[in-house]
Amino acid sequence: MVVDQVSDSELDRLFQALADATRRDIVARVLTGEYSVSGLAAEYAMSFAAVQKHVAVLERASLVTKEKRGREQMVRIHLEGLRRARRLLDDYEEIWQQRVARIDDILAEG
Amino acid sequence: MVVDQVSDSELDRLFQALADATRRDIVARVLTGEYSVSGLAAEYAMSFAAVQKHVAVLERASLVTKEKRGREQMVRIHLEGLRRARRLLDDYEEIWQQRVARIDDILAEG
DNA sequence: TTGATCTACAACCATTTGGTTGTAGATTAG
DNA sequence: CTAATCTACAACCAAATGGTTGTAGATCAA
Repeated sequence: MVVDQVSDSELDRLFQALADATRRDIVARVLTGEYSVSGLAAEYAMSFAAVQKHVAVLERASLVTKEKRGREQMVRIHLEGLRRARRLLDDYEEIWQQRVARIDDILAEG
Repeated sequence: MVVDQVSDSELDRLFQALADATRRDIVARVLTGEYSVSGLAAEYAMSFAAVQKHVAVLERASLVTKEKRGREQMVRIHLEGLRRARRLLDDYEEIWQQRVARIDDILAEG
């Protein structure tokens, strides 16, 4: 079946992390701008602690990293995770294409 | 921020569905072969009902469809969902590339 | 018809998830 | 030094998740 370069639990954490609109929004923000955890927290109608948890989920999924700067914790993108998730979906689509091609071949033969 | 062609809850369900190794395996199987729900259930060390639930999750996420054939329920891939998830990650990477390009420009100017 | 197979779905349970509040430690500003 | 800011983390809670067993309805095979 190949498809899996990466461990199951790693992908679990990755897709799990992306399965929340707030977290996807954090990823989108961090992709373009520079944000501290409290900077992010200011953007959402939830507590600082809640946002802190979301960032922690993204961190465990290797989608972001944190870097201490003074008393702030800057949140930066960690593209690796994004690429891994995308790669799996690419693989899926490739498998699909191959299957379609194979069926075409069979039809051409018959 | 653009990024979202699709509703938040739709993406929630999509990534949520992909955040489980059994369900990813079901997707991979269904991409290449033909499986009924019980055919899938035979592949995993869990109850039929559990697999049934996994298929239901994939169905709600528009990753598979079911088609009744006799007393069996055939599970087929529904590529739409896969493509949607991939598209979002593509958009993310594009945003990242644009940001890198912009920084390069600034450095070139300075 | 009868029995086996496949499915649907409810009820239940333990764990995880996404939120809260509260407390305490660093760091910065005045 | 003192006060404000930013973070970390614990404790708690309701709801969702991933599993189970059990029951019942269709469909097929003999």
